[in-house]
Amino acid sequence: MIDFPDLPDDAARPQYLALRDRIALNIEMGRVGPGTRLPSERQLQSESGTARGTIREALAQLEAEGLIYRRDRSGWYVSPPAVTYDPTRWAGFMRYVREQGRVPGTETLAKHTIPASSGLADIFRIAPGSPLFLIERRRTIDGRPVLIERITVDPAIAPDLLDHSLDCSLTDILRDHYGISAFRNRVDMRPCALIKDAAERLGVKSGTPGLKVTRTSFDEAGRVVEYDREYWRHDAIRIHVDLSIRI
Amino acid sequence: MIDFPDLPDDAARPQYLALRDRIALNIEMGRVGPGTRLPSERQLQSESGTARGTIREALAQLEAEGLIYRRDRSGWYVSPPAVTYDPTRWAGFMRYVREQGRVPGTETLAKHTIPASSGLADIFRIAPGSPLFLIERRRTIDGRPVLIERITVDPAIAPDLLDHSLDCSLTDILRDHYGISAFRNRVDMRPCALIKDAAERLGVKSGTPGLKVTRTSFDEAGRVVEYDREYWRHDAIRIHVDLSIRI
DNA sequence: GAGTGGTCTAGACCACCTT
DNA sequence: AGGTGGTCTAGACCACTCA
Repeated sequence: MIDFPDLPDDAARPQYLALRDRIALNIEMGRVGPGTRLPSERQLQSESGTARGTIREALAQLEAEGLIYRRDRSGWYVSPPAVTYDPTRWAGFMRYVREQGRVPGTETLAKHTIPASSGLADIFRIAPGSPLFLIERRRTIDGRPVLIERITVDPAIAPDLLDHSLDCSLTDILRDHYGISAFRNRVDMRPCALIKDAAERLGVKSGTPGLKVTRTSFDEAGRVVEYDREYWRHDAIRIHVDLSIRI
Repeated sequence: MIDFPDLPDDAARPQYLALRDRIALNIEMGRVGPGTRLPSERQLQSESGTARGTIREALAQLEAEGLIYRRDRSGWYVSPPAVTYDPTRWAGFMRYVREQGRVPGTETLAKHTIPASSGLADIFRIAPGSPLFLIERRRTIDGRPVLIERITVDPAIAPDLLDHSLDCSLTDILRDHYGISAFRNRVDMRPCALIKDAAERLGVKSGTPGLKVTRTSFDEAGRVVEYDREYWRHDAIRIHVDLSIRI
């Protein structure tokens, strides 16, 4: 399994970083592939002779780097590669994940009709308290949950939307059943921590670093078609944008 | 003595998350502003009666969320707001930070001429071993270091570049002295951990979450003008992109 | 039921920042 | 010089997963 080569160790270097390096090396050299389980913390403890807290510090480090991830009370695993998301392309999740040779999945966790909060009312330019559809979904890549999203749609634009099966591309449903497609997209991304609901539903420990992506889609008339807040595992996504000066 | 039975929810909630909530509340309610120092760990320890490890777990959580940050062996501080970076706009760091009412700063840490590695040679489409300029800079907002960058430039395009003072906008130098400006930009972003050099130079603990931004600028002829790797503090940046269908 | 990670305690010593 | 966070130890019990 994991091999512990002797590295030129600086006496000044904390033990947990030395351990990190040893494990990282095993992963980077391809000795252990994505999905492989690491030895248990107590096993590493007895192999390396350090306290469990120190082991956990090293593992947390590798997790922050995206090299490994944990499955609650199951173990630590080598991370699969991230998918690339390009906000300038208009492909939905299902499509761009598939294009990258991975298997996308979608689960609808909940769908409600809610009264618009003042914030949402502002975004949709409707009166506060007006009804809005709220859809919560979990999306997976190769079976591993990678993001939780909360989509808000104005019922005035897509009546009876909640009657459709939402376990597939919402973009497709809006286009095929309602003739709606996005003309303008506003995307906001920022590093965050996954906490509370999002952490629980992704099966990660609260406080795991993540990426919050907020998308607002407008149609040609400037109406908000879809307002989407996505909470990504930080190790599952990378963003790529290619831009030329507009002629 | 009145005993309050633990509600199921409270019982399930770890102490460190409860402490997190108390501190977070103070920050969100604006009782403590950006830059304020929190009480020391040992002070929090005696106030709350929990072990120091538990206190540190709560603080690490808040750090991951970007609400607080640490200054090595000095203390924990409330984070200032993040700046917004828009890759579709062509403004340099100095400009967009200033536009957001903050004070940008740049320090040149090192400048070298290096032989192109095979990776860099590929990017610049030059022979491996050809000379390249490598510039390392640290950039600050309101005096706080927020990113480290490693810029690579082909000397063939900008001879004697290293003789200029690089403590300002490189974009400006390239335009004003060499008549070079970017025509196409390729931007890649992904969550990462700040380790080794980058962590040290930003003064953060190794393993702090960060954002790696890679920018490749091309001129009209398709030549690579600038290849830039930026390592950001995760709590200092957010990305905003606004896109319309190209007509 | 055995093993896993999750949480927590109560210490200790160190390097470094601050004054 | 005193206080701070950084690192580390050696335990403990729990909730949960997995076979």
